Amino acid sequence: MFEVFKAYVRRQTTISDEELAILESHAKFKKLRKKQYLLQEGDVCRYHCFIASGLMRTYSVDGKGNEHIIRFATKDWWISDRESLLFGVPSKFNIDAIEESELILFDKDEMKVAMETVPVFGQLVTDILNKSFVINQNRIHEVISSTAEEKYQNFVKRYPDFALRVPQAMIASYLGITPETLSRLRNPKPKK
Amino acid sequence: MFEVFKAYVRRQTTISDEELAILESHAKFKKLRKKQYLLQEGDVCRYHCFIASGLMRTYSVDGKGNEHIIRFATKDWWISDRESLLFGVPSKFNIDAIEESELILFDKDEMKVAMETVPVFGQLVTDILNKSFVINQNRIHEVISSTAEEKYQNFVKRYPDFALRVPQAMIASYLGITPETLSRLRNPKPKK
DNA sequence: CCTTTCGATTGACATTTGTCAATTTTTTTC
DNA sequence: GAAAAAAATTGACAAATGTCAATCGAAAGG
Repeated sequence: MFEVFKAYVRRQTTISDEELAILESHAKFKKLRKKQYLLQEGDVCRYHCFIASGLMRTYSVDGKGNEHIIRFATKDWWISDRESLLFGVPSKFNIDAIEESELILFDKDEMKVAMETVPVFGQLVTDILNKSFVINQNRIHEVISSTAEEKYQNFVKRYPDFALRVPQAMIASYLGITPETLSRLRNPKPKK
Repeated sequence: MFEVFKAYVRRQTTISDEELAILESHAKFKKLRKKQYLLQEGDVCRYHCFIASGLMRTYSVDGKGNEHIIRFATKDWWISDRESLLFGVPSKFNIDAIEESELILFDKDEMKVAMETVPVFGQLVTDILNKSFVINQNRIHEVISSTAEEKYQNFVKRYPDFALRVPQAMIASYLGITPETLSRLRNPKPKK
């Protein structure tokens, strides 16, 4: 399973086998069945998690029991609750597996060590953070400036893979609309 | 003006006068009158900008001429278009001064040098990035899960200062609602 | 001090989106 | 392959938000 991670790092940067071995020495492995939690609301997040295979989501549950998905993540992506991880506070979110998934976990402190002992890896992680920031910024822009239909179109364009693998109700949740509204967008009334 | 920056850095970290002098050697200074641009759509962003005083905003203008404000920023905050800065692409956004402002600019490349020669500063900047990520994540969560009224209440609670200094129409734009809707939230119909 | 401008409010109405319940369709399980 | 469960669709209606135009009020400039 670590091979996926190796290939990922090699694709992004120039790294020696020795350095990869160092990273591996800090890694833990985990498999999750469908619907199993990686993190539950109230827990403190301790790991940076790399997804070797599968499909995950991060979401909250509000007072009325409605789920709000803030993120999907799949192979070669990282997932965690950065707020909880960074500040050691209980998480507001749940993270669970939409599909059976294989994960590589790096403990917070070990991650720090790994980033310092293998600088190219440290740089890679910082680059990811920068890119994630930009992605979030763009999502904020979209969500305050687009109609429900535009949001859906953009989602399909940006994440065609998710559009196929994720149940519609979850996509609606991610977009901040109801499943019914999404269904109606997709099946417009018989054209006049 | 650099004194504001010094105080800011000293508050967040332990740094010597020599190191601060190094940072100063990389800094440029800029004053903006009300409504002046720091960055215009289509430009490539070249600077990390620290706000020594004043109030700025980042926004886009859509096809219908509507403005969408993605961020306000004031004293002791950083502002730039990270996407443009990072990837050297033309910016989708405008940045301008809501109030007369004083800025300290760090050229992209010089910033890199500064972060490397003064590691505590590098760490500070990375910490800011992490926090910004978390703030954006929380904003995404809020915007997909809250009503217009809740968004406004949260805005006032989180940024009481902005709520006073920024024209209402701009707050509405930031929240992704129309000025009329915001006005109605604030002035509910005669009770009952 | 007067006039002009900009921001905020309000009304009337249109449009979008949500809610709830009932089906229908698809997927899963045995 | 039949039964059960989950997901998606649809209808009728309600609530939230947007649009456009008019008005009001404050403050900015001469």
